[in-house]
Amino acid sequence: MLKHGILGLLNYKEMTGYEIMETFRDSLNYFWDAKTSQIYRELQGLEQKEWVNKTVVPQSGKPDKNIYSITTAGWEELLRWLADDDLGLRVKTPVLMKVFFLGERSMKENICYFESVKKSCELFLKSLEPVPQLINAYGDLIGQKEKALYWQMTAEYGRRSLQMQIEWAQDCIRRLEGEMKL
Amino acid sequence: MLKHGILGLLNYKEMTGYEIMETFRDSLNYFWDAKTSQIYRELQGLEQKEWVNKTVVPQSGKPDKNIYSITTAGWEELLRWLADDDLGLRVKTPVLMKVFFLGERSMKENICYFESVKKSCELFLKSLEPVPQLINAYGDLIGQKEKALYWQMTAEYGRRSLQMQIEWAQDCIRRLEGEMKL
DNA sequence: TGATTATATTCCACTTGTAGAATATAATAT
DNA sequence: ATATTATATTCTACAAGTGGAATATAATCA
Repeated sequence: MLKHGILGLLNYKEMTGYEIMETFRDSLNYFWDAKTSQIYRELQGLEQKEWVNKTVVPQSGKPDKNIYSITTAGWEELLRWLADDDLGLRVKTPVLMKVFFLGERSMKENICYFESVKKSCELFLKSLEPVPQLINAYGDLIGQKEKALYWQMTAEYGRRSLQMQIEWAQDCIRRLEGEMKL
Repeated sequence: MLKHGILGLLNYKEMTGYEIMETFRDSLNYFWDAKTSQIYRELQGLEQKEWVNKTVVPQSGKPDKNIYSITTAGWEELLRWLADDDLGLRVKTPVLMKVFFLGERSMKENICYFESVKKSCELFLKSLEPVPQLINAYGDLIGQKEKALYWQMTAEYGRRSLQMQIEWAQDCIRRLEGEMKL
């Protein structure tokens, strides 16, 4: 997946590993957390597969800059990936691994846990409020309005997902309080 | 995470690697897909850490059975994990990696993609319908009613998550159709 | 002036996850 | 009678992800 994400970014414009890292940090980070070291490793893999080209730009002081650009084969691979049958729906959900085993603790402690989940999601949700505006502004700035449409969809997923988790955590609290009254 | 999931299962009762694999397949599978080979590898790691004990039971025909049981240190580690600060909210969401880059394709193709997402979620959601009943029945059977409470919460998360994705996919389709009319 | 941040990449050790072959026999289904 | 499934584990090779150290300098902030 990360491989194809990098390919997708390089398809927008040529970039260095550093710029790719910044893009992940600033815009894909909330659904995909990519470590710098892995990005550079994947770039080497992409180069071996000849899905990207590397141009070395000498610099004084800083290390030489490696500018990566997508090749025709890379573009074809990107489209193949977008079209393939795997919808990408399978996720690992660490929060559920915990909840499944919460029976070992007291209901009071667990209510506390769900309160934290709720609070944490609420904060995150609040921080997403300005995002749709920012995406549109950025899409306009680089003249890519039709791409902004899809970026908005990922933000909308984030919003709905957080909203769902808040309601779910509330429902879990309600269930626990219901049990405690018995 | 898998380490602690296995620890959690062994805390219910002692089991072989095979039984752990079955339990994952039959009940944690929809939020955590664990390969058999990894379960056995993790069990070796848990044994080295002395969080579990292994008892070898010779068998004729089949390979010897290794029955694992949790130790006191293992139980303490399980509680430490349940109590630690990481709420487990960070997830990688492959579906969004794709959607972020769908701008390379036609809106018609992408409407198709979202229709598949929707259909696939609807099917999955339908298959979860009998789950709450099954969980309660199983909780009663093994006399662990208070644990079933938490298993229900994970199932409820699944239900809400799928419902959310269905509505989101529908919203994406609506957005695309809106753009196409312009 | 001194400390921090930004730029830019490489390297390493480690853990986790993927994918499937290999082994061997009993029980069940067709 | 034959084929498949269930039981039970080991092993290998590889891909992906974690976490941080190391390097080097320019620019910026206090």
